[in-house]
Amino acid sequence: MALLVQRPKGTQDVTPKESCKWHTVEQITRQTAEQYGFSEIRTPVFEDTGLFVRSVGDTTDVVQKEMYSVTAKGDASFTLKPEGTAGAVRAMLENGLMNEGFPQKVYYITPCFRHEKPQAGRLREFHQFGVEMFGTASPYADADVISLAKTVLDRAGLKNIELFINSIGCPACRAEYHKALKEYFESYKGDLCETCLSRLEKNPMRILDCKSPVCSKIAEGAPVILDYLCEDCKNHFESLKDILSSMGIAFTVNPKIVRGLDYYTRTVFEFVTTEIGAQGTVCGGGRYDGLVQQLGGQPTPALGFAAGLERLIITMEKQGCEFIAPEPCDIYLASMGDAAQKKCVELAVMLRDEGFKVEYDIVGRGLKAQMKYADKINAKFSMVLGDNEIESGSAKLKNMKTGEQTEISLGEGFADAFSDIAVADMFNLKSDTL
RNA sequence: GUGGGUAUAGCGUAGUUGGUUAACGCGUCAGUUUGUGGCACUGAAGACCAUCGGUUCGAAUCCGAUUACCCACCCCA
Repeated sequence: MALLVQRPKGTQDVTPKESCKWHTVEQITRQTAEQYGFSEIRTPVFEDTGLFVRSVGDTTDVVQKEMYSVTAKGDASFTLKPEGTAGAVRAMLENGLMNEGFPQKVYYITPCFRHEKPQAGRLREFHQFGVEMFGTASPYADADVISLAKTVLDRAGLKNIELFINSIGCPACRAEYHKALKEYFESYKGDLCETCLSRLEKNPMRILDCKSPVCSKIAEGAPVILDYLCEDCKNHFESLKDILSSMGIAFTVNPKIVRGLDYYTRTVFEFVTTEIGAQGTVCGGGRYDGLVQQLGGQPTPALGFAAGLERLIITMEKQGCEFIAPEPCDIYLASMGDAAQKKCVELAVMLRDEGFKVEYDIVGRGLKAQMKYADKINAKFSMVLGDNEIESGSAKLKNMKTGEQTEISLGEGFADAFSDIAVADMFNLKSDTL
C-alpha cells in the first residue's frame, strides 16, 4: 500500500481495462480529421521555451505560471508543450509546408503539460486532439473546422453539448473595444474584486469572465465586443453565422467567450458540457490570423481547435456512450501433458500466422483452470489436447457460446478447417452450410 | 497559490458511545473423485486500518501534525 514511488501528481495511468476508451476516441478523431482532408503532423513533446512565450503570450497564465521548463546542459531552455498549436505552426514553417499551396490542414493527438492544481477534468498531463488550418481567411474555413469538431463529438455519441461562438475582432477593432471597456470598468473601480482590478490594466476582457457575483453583475452592463467590430470582422462573423445555420449547426453567440491564449483573433468558439464538473469545455479554438507571421512566416490567416481527450472520455462515461470493445480471443488451446503442450504451441503458430488471436496455457494449470481462463478471456472457441488427440491426430473444437463440439483434424489443413468454422460462426451459420 | 472533503486487503465498502483473532461483496487461487468453462458450494491467500506523534490500562475508532487523493476558486482542453 505504501508504495515507494507514486505517479506524479496530476498524471494518470491508462490501464488495460481502460485502453479501449482511448482507442475509441483516437479512432474517431483520426478518421473524422482524415475525412475532412487533414493529415497528421507529429512534433516533439518539448520545444524551445521561446516558442510558447512568443505564441501563447508572455502575460498569459499558461506561460507565466504553468509551464514545465528545464534548462538543459548549456543554457538552452526547453518546455514541455502546454498546447499543440505553437509546435504545429513552428513545424509547418520549419519544414516549408506553407510553400506547398493553401490550404494546409493538419491534425495531431498529443500529450500536453501544464502545472496547475488538478481537479475534475483537469490534469497536469493531459491529451489533446487538435487540428490546424492555414492559408484561408474565408468564413467557410471557420465553419468547416467547427463542423469537424461537432462531427467528432457526435460520433463519440455525446449529447447536450452546447456550442458557443464569439468574435474578438482583429487587433485594430480590439484596441477600440479595450478603450471602451476600460472606461466602463473604471467607473466601477471601487466595487471590482482584487483580481479584476489587476485585469483592468492587463486585459480588461478577462473581467467579463469573472465569477464573482459583484463583477459579473457589473459585467452585464459592459460594452460588448460585437458592437466594436470593424467592418471586415463584422462581415466575417455574420457570414460564419449564416453558414453554420445553413449547415444545421446550432450555436449560441456568447460575448463572454474570451480565450486565454493571446494568439486568437476574430472567431473563437467552445463546445461545453455541464455534466463533468467545473471544467466543462470539451473543445475550444478559433482563428489566429497573426500567429504565423509572429513566428517568422509570411502573413497567413489560420485557425484551429483542440479537444481534451480526457474530458471527452469522462463525458462519454457520464452519458453511457459506447466504446469500441477489444477483440476477443478466437481460440484457447488447452493441454494436458508435455507432448500436448508442444502441439499447442505448434498449432498456435499456424493459427496466428492466419491472423487469429490465440492463447494457450503458459502457467502450467490443470484442465479445469485452463477452461476457466478460456471463459474469462471470452474465447470464442476452445480445444483440449491430450495424449489421445496426439495419437489420433484429431480433436474436438468447442464453440464456447453454444457448447457445440466439432471434430477437427490436427494435420496440414487444420488452420483452414478452423478458419471455415470460425467464419461460419461469425455469420451465425452452421459450419456445414459453407 | 487560496479554500473544503476524504484516507480500512487488488477494487468497492462495514466497523455502532474507544475494549481482546478488523468484517462483507467483487476479484485472485485451489478444491467439490474419473479429460472440458459459465451456476452453486467449500476453502485459501491477501490489510503494519495513509504516515508520525499525543490522550488512555487499552485506539481503525478521540486529538494534533504531515502526506496523498478528490472537489471548488483561478485558468483552460
